[in-house]
Order: sequence, then C-alpha cells, then structure tokens
Amino acid sequence: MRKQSSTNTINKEHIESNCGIAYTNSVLNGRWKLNILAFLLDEEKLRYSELKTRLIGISERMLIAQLKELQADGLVHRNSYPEVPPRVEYSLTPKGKSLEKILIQMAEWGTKNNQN
Amino acid sequence: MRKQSSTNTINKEHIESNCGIAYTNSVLNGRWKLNILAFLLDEEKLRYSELKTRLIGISERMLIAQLKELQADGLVHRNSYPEVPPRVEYSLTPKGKSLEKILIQMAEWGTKNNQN
DNA sequence: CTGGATCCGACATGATACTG
DNA sequence: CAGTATCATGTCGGATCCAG
Repeated sequence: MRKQSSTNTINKEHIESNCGIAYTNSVLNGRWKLNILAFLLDEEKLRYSELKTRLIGISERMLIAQLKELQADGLVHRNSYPEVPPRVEYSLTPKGKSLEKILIQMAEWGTKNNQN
Repeated sequence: MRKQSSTNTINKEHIESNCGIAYTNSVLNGRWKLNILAFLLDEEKLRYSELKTRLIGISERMLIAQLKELQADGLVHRNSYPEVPPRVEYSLTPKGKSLEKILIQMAEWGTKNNQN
C-alpha cells in the first residue's frame, strides 16, 4: 500500500481501472474543495484572508489543507509576493478552470433541487 | 442560508451559485456515491449483489449506508420483490437521473485528466 | 498576514460474524 | 440474497498556540 503523497485518503491505485468518475471524485472530494473552486472561478484570484472570509465556518487549518491538496492535484495556483506583510493570492490553473462547466452545472442542479 | 453583506461587494449570482454547490456537494459527498450513481445510470437497475460486485472494495456496511442516504435524498429508488430468496433492485429516480449530464462530464474530465 | 504544529473528539469507513 | 450488529481503526476537522 503506497503511502499517499499529499492528496487525500482515497487510494488511486484501483481507481483507474474503474472509470473517470472515481478520479474526479478523489480530486473534488472534501467538504470545502468545491466551494473553494467555485469562488476562485468566480473571482479569478483571491487572497488567503479573502477566501477565509467567504468560506464561512472553515478553520485556518482546513483552508490551508484543502488549498494544499488542490495545489497538489494541479487545480489551484499559489502566488506569494515577497512583501511585508505577506500577500498570497490563489487562482485556478488551466486544469482547474476546465472544471468550469461541471461546477456551473452542479450549482444549477443544487439551486434547483434544494427545496427547504 | 443566504447571508447578505448589505450592498454588493459580492454579487448575487455568486452567492446562489455557492449555495447550490454546497447542496450538491452535501448530496454527492461520500466516497462511493458518485460511483453508485454512475453504475445505476449506466445499467438502469442493479441488484444489491451486483452493486457490491462492481464497487470493488466497498464493505456491505458502507454500501447499505450509502444506498440509504441516496434514498433519503431522493436520488435512488429501492424496489424489493417478495420472493425467496430475496431480490432487491436499485434504480435512479428522476431526480437522480437529472444528474446525468454532470456525471457524464465528471467521467470525461476524470478520464482526460487522470494521467497514470 | 499567512501560515505551521499539536492535541483531541467526532465521524467515516472497514472486517467480520450473524440473521430472516 | 440482502441485509444487521458489533467491534476496530483511521481520517477529518476544530481549537489553540506559535512563527516569519
């Protein structure tokens, strides 16, 4: 059992044998990832603190963790500026942007089917 | 659930889109749900044992649990026949089928981006 | 401001034996 | 065949303190 490099708990060994859905799931699975991607898709780039403000309820620990996983999976780009105080901006990579259609459809589906 | 900053630093589309995504995420969240839905989408209806065979590595406990949640969310229909031995077939509800486009796109994206 | 490190409880998931 | 019950394990995710 190969130790996970950095992504998440789902082992990617016997995933490829099944179908693309499993890989997509392994990349997007997580309580906050879809929301993070949606915000970045909407606003191009966001600072760490801006993300934290928008993701109501997330802890710093989780925000950092999810961002790292998204970076490891090549969906999110991290750009830090050598300033004081530090400034870090996150944005979508092309791979991340290629999820746009899926994200939009998920948003539409959720809005339509969430009857509370 | 929509909270509003009085004016419009954040546009409405944005907020709705994220609420929708949050609901979609909450419904699809889980290690196996997407795969279960994908198999049911593909094969119309499947028996419990057929699902178990296809979902390599899932435990009975998890399969039942995920199926129950999918039923509770109205995505999957359970049809049991009064026979001996018992026969139970699972299929997608219309709500479940309405995820078809999303599932197909996730499968395509996963196949295209899973470079192993 | 942007994180890193650690502790800990809650919960997701798995293994296995058992039942109608 | 289609589940349940029980026990065991690991991961998630929050709180808190610390650092450049």
